[in-house]
Amino acid sequence: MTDHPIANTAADNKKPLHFLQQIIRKDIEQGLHSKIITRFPPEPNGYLHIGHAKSICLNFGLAEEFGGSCNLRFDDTNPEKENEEFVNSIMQDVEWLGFKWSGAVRYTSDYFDQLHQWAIYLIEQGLAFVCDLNAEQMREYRGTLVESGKNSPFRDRSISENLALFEKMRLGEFAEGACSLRAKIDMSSPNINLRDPILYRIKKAHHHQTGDKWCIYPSYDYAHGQSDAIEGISHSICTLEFEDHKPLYDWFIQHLPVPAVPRQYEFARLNINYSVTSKRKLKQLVDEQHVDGWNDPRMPTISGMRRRGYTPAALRDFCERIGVTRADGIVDVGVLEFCVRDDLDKNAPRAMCVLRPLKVTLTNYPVDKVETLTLHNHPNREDLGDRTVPFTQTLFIEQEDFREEANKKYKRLVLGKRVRLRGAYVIEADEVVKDAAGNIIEIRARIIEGTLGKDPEDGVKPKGVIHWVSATNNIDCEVRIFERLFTDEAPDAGGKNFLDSINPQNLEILSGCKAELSLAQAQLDNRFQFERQGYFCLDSKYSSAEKPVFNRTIGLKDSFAKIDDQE
RNA sequence: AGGGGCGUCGCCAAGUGGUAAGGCAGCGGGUUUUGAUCCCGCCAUCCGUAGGUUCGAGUCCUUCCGCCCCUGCCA
Repeated sequence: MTDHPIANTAADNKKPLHFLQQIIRKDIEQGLHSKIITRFPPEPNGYLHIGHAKSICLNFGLAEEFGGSCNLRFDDTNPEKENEEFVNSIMQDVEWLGFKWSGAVRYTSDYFDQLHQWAIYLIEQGLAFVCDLNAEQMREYRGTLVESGKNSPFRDRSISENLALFEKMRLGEFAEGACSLRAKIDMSSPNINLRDPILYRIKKAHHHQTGDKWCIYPSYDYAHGQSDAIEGISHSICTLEFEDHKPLYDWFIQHLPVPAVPRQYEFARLNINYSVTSKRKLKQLVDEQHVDGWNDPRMPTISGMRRRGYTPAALRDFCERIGVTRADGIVDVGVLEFCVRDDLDKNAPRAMCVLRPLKVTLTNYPVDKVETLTLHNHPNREDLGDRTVPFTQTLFIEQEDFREEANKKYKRLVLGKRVRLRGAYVIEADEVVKDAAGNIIEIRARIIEGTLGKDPEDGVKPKGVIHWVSATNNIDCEVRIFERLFTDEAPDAGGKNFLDSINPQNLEILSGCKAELSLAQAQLDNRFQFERQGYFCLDSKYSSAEKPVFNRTIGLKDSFAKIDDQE
């Protein structure tokens, strides 16, 4: 946290300030706030996803930049949809992203007493009434987008009658849906949110925080602004769809004796192509078992990305790069992938693992010899140290790294040609062994003497470098390759059913993969680059000491794939 | 009797009347014991459209077009 009140993170980076940073800077310069307070206010009715990450980075990031603080507040006004599991996962996700909320975790339900008192105050002011219209009738009275609504026949009940009725509501004397408490604003307003909105409804539901204390619960509109005011929130940041709610937000603040005047600002929510970011759809993917739970590595949830191996730093960088505006858009998932690769390339130690093994026998290498080679863990970070890798007569290389014949673009092992084994010798392929069906099952090759750390003395340099693993000293493992969950760039656009574009090949499970010995020490939170393959981490659900399971977080950028396609 | 927003390169995005930043993607080249990384270069005479104001407009005014949100006792 900076000790200077004015943003300097952004200024120091010479990054232009987005509109919220500009608003806050101005507010501070004009002395409107000595300290800003923001809040991240999720409803605990599902797991957080990449879109929430944007909101988290924004709210916590703004607080950090301007020397303020940010609260975590669960907007728990609808007990029917919420539970403690979601509360816990959300706290874990926020912490994992690297943010620390100010003080204790808050709940809108912490303010139910105060909210209730203010509701009584509104009734006393003649600004709220108990309405007996049922849901269907209320819809009729509300009017439409182009037609004015009309007053409820219960709108003119006396203050004392309203007070008595509201108390009966609270005491549980009415059935759910029998009546509700409404604000008395304007049934002819062009803004439907102002057409006598509901403040309290009856829900005889057990609440995960307040138990059975209440059977009436405040609506989002009635609770949100007042909760902001109670917490002294200076800038209440939400997404664009709440813009029409702002006049109502302000109406409550204006008519209630609140301790502070928070201001609401809206920004465009995040959309990413080849993905869906709606809680309803993510829940459907889980419920219908298209994926293996909320934290499935293919899910755009924070817990899914964590399990897949994405890093908090990469996610924060992503949120920084996409910017904050009021313009709707769809960010290319490639930007996210770039951020993940960028962070992992800089920080992940390297290792070797052969996904689809092809046996290579070195005919001029002793059968029982085990040479211990030392390899750097990172090509340009000495601080990551070295490791040893055993080199033996029989090895595994990648099936796709050998061809009997190939054009000059192919830089791997070709029959009669040379290739460099990463960190080891240059070898030359002499012979191909095939099974009865004609499949290549073994390569017989030779090491070129004196090529450990040196080029061949005869001047015939190999065109490429491939990874390898000893066939006798390795660990067997499973590797999971994830592809895009959807084949359609916009799975839920228009009238499309997003389930129709689920990628049938979104998961490939490879068994019998051979990893270098050092990987036996891998821990759950370690991330590796398997050279020439991509970035990997152990799967928190399926991996065990007996049977390691690696998730491919993301592949390396592959410009050869394009060239190869053209051939 | 509708209201509220938004439109700058394929994608994201600066720009706040003085002559179009940056990132991703892409394309060319260099380095490289990862076809990775890294480095260098290229990539909008034009800002949804048509007018207008001005010495000067992406920025101001008007017109039209397109897209998003709002008719839950969800948030």
